[in-house]
Amino acid sequence: MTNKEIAELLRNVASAYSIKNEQKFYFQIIAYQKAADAIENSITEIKDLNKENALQSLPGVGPSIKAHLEELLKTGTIAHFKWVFEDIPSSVFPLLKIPSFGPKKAYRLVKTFKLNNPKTVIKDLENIAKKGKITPLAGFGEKSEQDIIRAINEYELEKTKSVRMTLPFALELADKITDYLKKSEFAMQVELLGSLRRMVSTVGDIDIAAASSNPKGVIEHFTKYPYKERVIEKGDTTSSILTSGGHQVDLMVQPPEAFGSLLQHFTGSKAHNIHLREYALKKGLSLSEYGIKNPKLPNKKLQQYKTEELFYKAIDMDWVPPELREDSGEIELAIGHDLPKLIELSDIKGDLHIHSNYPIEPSHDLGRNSITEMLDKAKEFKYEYLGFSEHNPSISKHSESELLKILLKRDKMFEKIAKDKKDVRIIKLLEVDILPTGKLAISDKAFDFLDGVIVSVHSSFTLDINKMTNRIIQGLSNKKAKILGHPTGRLINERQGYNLDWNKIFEFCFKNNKAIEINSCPSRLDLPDTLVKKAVEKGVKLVINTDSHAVYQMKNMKYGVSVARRGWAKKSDILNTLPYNKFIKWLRT
DNA sequence: GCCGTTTTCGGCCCGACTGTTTTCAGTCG
Repeated sequence: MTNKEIAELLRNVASAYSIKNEQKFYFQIIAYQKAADAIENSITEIKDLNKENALQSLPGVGPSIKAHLEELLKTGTIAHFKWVFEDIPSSVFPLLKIPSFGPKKAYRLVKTFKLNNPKTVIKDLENIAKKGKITPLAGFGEKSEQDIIRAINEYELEKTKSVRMTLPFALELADKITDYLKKSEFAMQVELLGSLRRMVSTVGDIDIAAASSNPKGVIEHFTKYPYKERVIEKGDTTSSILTSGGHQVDLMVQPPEAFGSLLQHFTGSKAHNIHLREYALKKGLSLSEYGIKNPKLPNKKLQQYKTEELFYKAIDMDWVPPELREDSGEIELAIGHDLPKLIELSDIKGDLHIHSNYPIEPSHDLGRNSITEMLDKAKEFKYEYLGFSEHNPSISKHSESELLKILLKRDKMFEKIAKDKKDVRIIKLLEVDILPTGKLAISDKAFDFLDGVIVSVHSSFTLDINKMTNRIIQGLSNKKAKILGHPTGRLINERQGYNLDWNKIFEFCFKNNKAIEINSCPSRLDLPDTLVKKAVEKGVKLVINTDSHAVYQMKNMKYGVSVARRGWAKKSDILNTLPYNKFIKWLRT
């Protein structure tokens, strides 16, 4: 079973508990949901964690759920869950995937209309609603019947809960909407929050906060956004719309004197906020988007905060960079005033993964812009150096001597260009395939023309974990192989990464002075943030590259830097923050 | 069911909005 499937199973357990008796099982429900979140977000497969006896390293997995998971992996089923699910028709669960359907509503409808076929339950319910049979039920009405029909319709058309957006896509959409919001005469300040502000690799909803002394005015304007499918909700301080592209946008509005509290609340993450509020509660303080209350004081007066810094300060904490707000230790460090100083975009001194259009006759794709054009862009970014790392010339189409000739020719081209372009130093690299056997796709002689190589996997993605790990370690073992490119091979929303034993890889890189790439391409963001954090903890060095195949992609560096920040990386963890002399020294040793 | 710099027992974030009601249940973030 995949992590996603296991997470769904645990969420179904939580739903089953709330159908059975929400009061009685209140905290079990929360516990199962929390464990489901942790498992869904885990980069390591549950079966691999179990092999390492590390299931309880996941936050929210304690002795009981651990035992259940072990049973599941061993026998394929969990006896306790059979009891949990008894009396609950399995046709309840498909309905839970539809927005606005919770366990109570789904169960009630399934039971009332005896909808016992999980494969057809959604269609069956739609037909029942269309016949007007839901309106007469106690607690339902005509409006809720229409809402059910629409919710099913949107779900079937995949208008909602569809794939998560990549960062640039989400940013572009969010910018459109914030530009529109700023046109409201009542909006004094507009900010992007939620997962977009935390720079999570994919974004589900767009969250926006506005400061205004007339919240209703801003919300009125928001709900008139021209490119919307419909208004989902509209209240006094919050509102949600569905864009015509099927993406949900949530808006929250507070007066400027409480804007800091709102920024904090709406940036999340949920786990960060819950932990923060539990911590504050122990100090007798109650936190919300409105500010901070002390319920024990007789007047219970609410203290408001204009800025986030003041809000955190009020509970004796340092301001926490949004990228860290995932409840992975940042709260404890902020209390102890010991948060790391994270790397910033301006620390980057060069980009090492650049594909120019130089005709190197590669096995994979060539870049679209010339060496000169890419150097000009690098100068604009004030880089000291740029590493050209086209794919290796294809080995099936070239003999060794032909390959060497091609590299020699590129070398001469570099020299010629370098005479004119002195602002940015050229670093001579290649991106070389690690073949399934672990061998590199160029011969040792070719290395004489190179300062170093990035090695990457571009084929046979489905080798088992041991073979793949050994393949990569062997590929990295060559003296000139200094950087492991897009290390998990994942393509967001398209392809999972290959299975690797990260402990072994990190250990090898640390011992042998190899660096791992954080690839800034928005559909890769690879190494992923959670693995960056582990690499940093183990002292493994990283480089942040864009893997640009065109000049315009070179600006993607900011996404890679965000991944590094989400992985708690400091400037000293990232090698391409080094000045040229120090970097080239590392590369050549 | 999980968890611990007040705890291995006794806590567990805090709120908005909708539709159905006449004070609340359900869903969501």
